[in-house]
Amino acid sequence: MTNVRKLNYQHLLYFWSVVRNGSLTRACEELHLSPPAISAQLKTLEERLGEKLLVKSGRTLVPTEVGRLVYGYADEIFGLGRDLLDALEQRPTRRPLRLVVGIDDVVPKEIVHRLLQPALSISQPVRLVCREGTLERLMADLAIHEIDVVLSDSPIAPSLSVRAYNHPLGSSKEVWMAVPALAKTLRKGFPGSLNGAPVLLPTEDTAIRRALDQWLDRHEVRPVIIGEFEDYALLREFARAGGAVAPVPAVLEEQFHQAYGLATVGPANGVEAQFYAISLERRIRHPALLAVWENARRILNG
DNA sequence: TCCATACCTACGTACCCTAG
DNA sequence: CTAGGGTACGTAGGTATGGA
Repeated sequence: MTNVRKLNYQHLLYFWSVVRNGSLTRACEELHLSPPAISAQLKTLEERLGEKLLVKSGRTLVPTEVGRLVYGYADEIFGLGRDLLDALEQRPTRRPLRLVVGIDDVVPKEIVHRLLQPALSISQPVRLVCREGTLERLMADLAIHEIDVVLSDSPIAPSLSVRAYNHPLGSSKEVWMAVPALAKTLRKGFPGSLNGAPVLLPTEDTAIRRALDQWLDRHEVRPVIIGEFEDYALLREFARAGGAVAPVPAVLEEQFHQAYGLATVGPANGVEAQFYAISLERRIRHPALLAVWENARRILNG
């Protein structure tokens, strides 16, 4: 067996401590060792793995991309170690179950909140970590195990190099909403009334935008697009400010009326927003994610 | 102030030699 | 053959020092 295959867990512990503490000096305090002792061990670990794990950023050390991957594993390994000690002392484990969720910007945060809430209500403690971004960025993080699952409005394309699985959570029909005064003027003659009306839409690279465009074409409606948004939260804020109509998943219709004072113009018949959980696992096994999955079937049109 | 490098010591292990 | 001692080597830790 070569040196590369022999993992020195002491080296890994030092590396883990440096990343967790954010500096070599603080890791020294925690481990009661001198800086060169740790520095040398880190160098040995990098040589053994054949990868650069830390780089200097200003005065401190920060993990490289590979370093973040290694840190993720180390965190699991030493987290389990803590659990082992807790188990020996017959205490409940202190470490909560960790669920890292990547959230596609285009998915309304209100839906994300409703979908994820049950994850925090399962029998064991859960620490939910949410990261937002574009689907491409989130898939890259998923590929290196930085996140457990991605919530998106579109399934992962088969052409993508990441081998991941789409788990359909369900769908919601779309409605058009606006501030009450604008909604009232557009209700008559809908959907033809949207001709020339100001609308806010998700950007063209999203599945829901493509479905809405097709719906507008089908009804031969030509609204004036005054804003396109990658982030649905921003789209919603512009809708609240008045002056334009916005597509809203019907599952949020009542909430948008109560919380944001928006009124319904009419339904975008046939347009359904799809929601997917994308993970590297063929079958969902994470207990918190299973709770999310079951909840999604209740609140969405599974 | 933080980290890397050079050079040192301490310790454990593997291996060899030798006496009983 | 076995037990005990010597030697070589690798690993892990230290101090001193210098660069960024």
